[in-house]
Amino acid sequence: MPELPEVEAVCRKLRQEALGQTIVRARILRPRILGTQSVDEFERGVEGKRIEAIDRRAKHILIRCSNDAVIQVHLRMTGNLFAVPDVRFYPQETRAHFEFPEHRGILFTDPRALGRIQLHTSGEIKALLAGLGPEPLSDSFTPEWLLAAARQSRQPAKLFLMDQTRIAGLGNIYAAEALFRARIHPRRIMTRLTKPRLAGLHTSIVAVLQDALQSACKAYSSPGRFGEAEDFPVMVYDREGLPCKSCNRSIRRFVQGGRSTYYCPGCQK
DNA sequence: TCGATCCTGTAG
DNA sequence: CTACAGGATCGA
Repeated sequence: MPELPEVEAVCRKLRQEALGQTIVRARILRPRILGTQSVDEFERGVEGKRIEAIDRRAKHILIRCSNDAVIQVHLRMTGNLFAVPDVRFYPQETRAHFEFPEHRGILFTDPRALGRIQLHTSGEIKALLAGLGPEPLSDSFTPEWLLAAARQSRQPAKLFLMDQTRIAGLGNIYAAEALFRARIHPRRIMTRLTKPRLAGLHTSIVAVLQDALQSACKAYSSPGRFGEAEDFPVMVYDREGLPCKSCNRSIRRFVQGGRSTYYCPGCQK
């Protein structure tokens, strides 16, 4: 699921249910999600901690606990993190769970198990995330900043947008959608974009993420289904061969940095 | 800058 | 069966 808007929605939901709770037990069901950290150490390190804050940085979820313990969660492609009334009943794709009193708690589910959970101190987290670019929905992301960054990058626009050290939190879908709104071809080299085009790109990035955040939050709070930004108006992503909603030309797909890129040959030159 | 890799599920 | 998946990292 996760790009910035979905991860942000997960965090907001989680805050309502988990803030102030004490983790009485933690269980890692798939050791690999910890990377090199040991299951015993992780579980012992988390047990008894109280959840004091839940932050997001790029696509990382940071569960800040008492005693300077921070649980860092990355959902990667198919991960999800959510509160449940009873952690004893969990679906088979569950990779970890955190139990509060009365059996309430949090599940980490991830069918592909590509997601990661790590336990760190706040200082370690700071160092680990130091290389990330600015948050695109924060004040630090300005048109001037984008201009400066673009002038020193020969990356194609799509790869630039997905580069977490440039801008934090965009992924394959919203990078493509932002470029469509800005009418920029995904292969365009950043240094070759004019100042007004970059101003437009800045606006498009913010608009796409805000729209997506809206629908992600809506999808998340609505009873029943959980997760997808279903009412987000996708213009190009996964629409190869379908007519552009704006100019009617056929949407194209090609591979860029090992990922599918979709664009409209009519709207994006 | 490409390709392989980590995993599992689903669509064709 | 193969291709591909909203991510990130590693080595050639």
